[in-house]
Amino acid sequence: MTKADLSGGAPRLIRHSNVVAALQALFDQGQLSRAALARHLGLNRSSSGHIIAELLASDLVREVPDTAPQTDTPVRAGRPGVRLELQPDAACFVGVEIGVEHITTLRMNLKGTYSHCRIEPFDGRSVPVAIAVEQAVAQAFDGMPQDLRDSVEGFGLAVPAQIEEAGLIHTAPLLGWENEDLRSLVDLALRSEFPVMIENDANAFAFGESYCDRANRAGVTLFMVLESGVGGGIVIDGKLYRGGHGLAGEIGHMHIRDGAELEEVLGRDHLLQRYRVANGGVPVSIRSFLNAVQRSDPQAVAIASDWAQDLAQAIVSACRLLDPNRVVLGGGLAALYPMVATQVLNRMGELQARTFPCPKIVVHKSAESGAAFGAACMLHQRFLSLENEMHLRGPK
Amino acid sequence: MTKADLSGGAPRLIRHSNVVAALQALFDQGQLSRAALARHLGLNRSSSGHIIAELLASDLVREVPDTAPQTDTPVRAGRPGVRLELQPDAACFVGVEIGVEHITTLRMNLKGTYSHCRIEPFDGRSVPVAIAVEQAVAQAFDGMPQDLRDSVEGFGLAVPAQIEEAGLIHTAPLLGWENEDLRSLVDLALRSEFPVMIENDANAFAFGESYCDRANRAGVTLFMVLESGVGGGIVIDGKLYRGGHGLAGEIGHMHIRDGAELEEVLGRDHLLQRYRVANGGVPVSIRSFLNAVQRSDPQAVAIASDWAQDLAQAIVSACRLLDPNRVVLGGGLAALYPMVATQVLNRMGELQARTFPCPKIVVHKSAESGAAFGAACMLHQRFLSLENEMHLRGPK
DNA sequence: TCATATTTGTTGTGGCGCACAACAAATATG
DNA sequence: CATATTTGTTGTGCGCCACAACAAATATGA
Repeated sequence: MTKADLSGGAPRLIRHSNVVAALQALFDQGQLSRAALARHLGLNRSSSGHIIAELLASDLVREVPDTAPQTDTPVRAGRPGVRLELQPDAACFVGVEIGVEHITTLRMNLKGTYSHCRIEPFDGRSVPVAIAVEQAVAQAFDGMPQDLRDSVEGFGLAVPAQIEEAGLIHTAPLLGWENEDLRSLVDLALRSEFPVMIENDANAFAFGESYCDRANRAGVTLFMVLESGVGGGIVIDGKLYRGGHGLAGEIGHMHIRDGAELEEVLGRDHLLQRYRVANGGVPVSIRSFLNAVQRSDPQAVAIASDWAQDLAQAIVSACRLLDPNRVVLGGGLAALYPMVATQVLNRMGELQARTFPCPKIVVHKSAESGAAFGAACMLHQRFLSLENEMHLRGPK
Repeated sequence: MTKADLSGGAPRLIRHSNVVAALQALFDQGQLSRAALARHLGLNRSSSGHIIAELLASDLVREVPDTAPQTDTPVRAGRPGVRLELQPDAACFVGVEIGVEHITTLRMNLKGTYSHCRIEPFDGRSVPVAIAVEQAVAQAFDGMPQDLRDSVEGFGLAVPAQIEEAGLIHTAPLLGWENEDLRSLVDLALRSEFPVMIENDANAFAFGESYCDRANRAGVTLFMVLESGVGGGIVIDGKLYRGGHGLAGEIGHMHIRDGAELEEVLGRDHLLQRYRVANGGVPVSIRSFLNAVQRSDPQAVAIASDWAQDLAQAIVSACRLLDPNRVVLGGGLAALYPMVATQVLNRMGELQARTFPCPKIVVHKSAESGAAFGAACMLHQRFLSLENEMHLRGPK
């Protein structure tokens, strides 16, 4: 559609920009003919053909055999085009999450499908940074065949911590880390030249979900990750919004009512604690609490109702400042939302004097691997962006 | 020799992009030689020379006579360069604010300096939209000489309203407007082909202040306009952030404490109301209140202290979600901040369990004409952007 | 079954914009 | 006054894209 920003540069740069745009279009659309690609990029068919020739030569793109099933058949007259798609094995991206209780690792190929998701128990609080990184890297790369290892083009790491621009950790209260140069540790453990990105886990999660949801990539999306605490991330027009210090979206620490932080009120711990007390001190799981709400257990319903009120206020506050198009609820507690959706919406209406436009609120069926997946997505995107200098010179 | 070549192709676009970059550099730096410009844009001197030749021919840029005073003399060896600068009169941008009590109009030239600022009383609540627009346009253009009128390249209008993408007004409670197609009305009143932009007044204000503060354009800035109400705007990396519905930054309607909106607690009306009651019902001005705080009048100090607490909480809330680099306080009440700055900062420290990084908080000496100025800035920026197709074909 | 229309992919040509190199001009330094 | 340094200009070459022309492959209609 639009040829990306081509400032300052030489004719070479415009090619670079178009190559990247072609790759992105192929990722978004799945399969395209040369002619369709040309229309998509606003280029001439001949130019499109040249770009594809270059990408075929460098093995980033392949032609789909005619035997493959048609995605959709518009049945137009004229010579049918050869469908092209990204070569899945042309690159591999590794996504890792170091959590408080688990280390999650997975691999993603160039088409964006992931595999080899491994979740291993891990005691984040008692392990120093260097060991944690070593363990994570081992978990990600152990048993990976050499040819796949050679095709790795990015390593993404998600951590429950505030991450400075350059990959320095300012503070990670849940892990007990402080002022650690995580970036250097990772570089040391990897000793490779592919790009590395380190990001806050909620931010990575937010980016990952938004990256896959192609339809909703435009606009502003606020993600709330409802687990034992409440994390959050913001994605604006497909780009992760980090704020000035990488803390944007950390809605859990916002103050709701006097003195209370959102996290304390909306998090799993608070909910189960209340339900346990109401139930005479019997420990309960989140699953059983949800079931209780489902079957209209009065005590559970009352707790859920309070939760709905607070959630509404949190979302309304966020709307005033951020004005998102969408709010996506993730994490284990998100399943509670559908049971109290109308309450939340009603309360939101009450809280707004004027009739402000409301964002769509949706629940995402969060995979356990959300943050690791998102970290991999970040490097997938980087690979298909102007930052990747691989596409700068032709394949030779 | 007719050159009907309409779409000269991609090479043409790269030139366009470089022309725009050159204009922006000249605006930012004030004066540059051809060689310095080339370094700035990462271009070869010869290319820079060609671009400048084009801009000289179209009279957007002029050479500075040697007689002019040197800005700074680095005193290097070698042939001195001819300094170039934007031709101030090459374009004129009109900025207008339709407020509740005033209409403000001003003109801005290509170098970004403004003049002819007129503030006329106006009763927004009793005047229908069409009349208001007519009056604003008249105030802006009456007495403008024809040649200047011909050089107008943009018209910016700021209104205390929620503005949809296309210039539709959703609702303007202060003016009593609702669902008005302001864009069409303006087009009708102007009957001209220069670009028109319509924006919320706080947003325009925020953009304007950020546009001039070249040093602080990078990063995230949250503006709070403290007047009778509390408005706000957000600028990210020099771009106005509007959110999904143009409501971003409307921090005044955020809920602080139970039920109370920020606007009701931080606004001028609330402050003066409290001070008046404490003073036995004598009406007071904001000026006298500030003086009372200055001379440590206990009642005024107590009120100011409460104000500081609430401001601190508002800023902390904003930080959790938005994480700005800077908070800029504008409007008539901003003058109160320096008197209670330490209280605000202390309270912010208390409210943050962890040691979060704090944004810089600064007071802007808001010109009365802030929103109109910002509206003009928006069109100034548009003129120097890729959106301006004027620079697409050479001057002929 | 065959002619026509339509779409695709490829090849050759031309134009545009940038980098590079070479040169003249203008200034500081010793 | 000679040398070094920087500036601005001119000519050459290259890369990239648009355009036109063409062959190939398919649907449609008679």
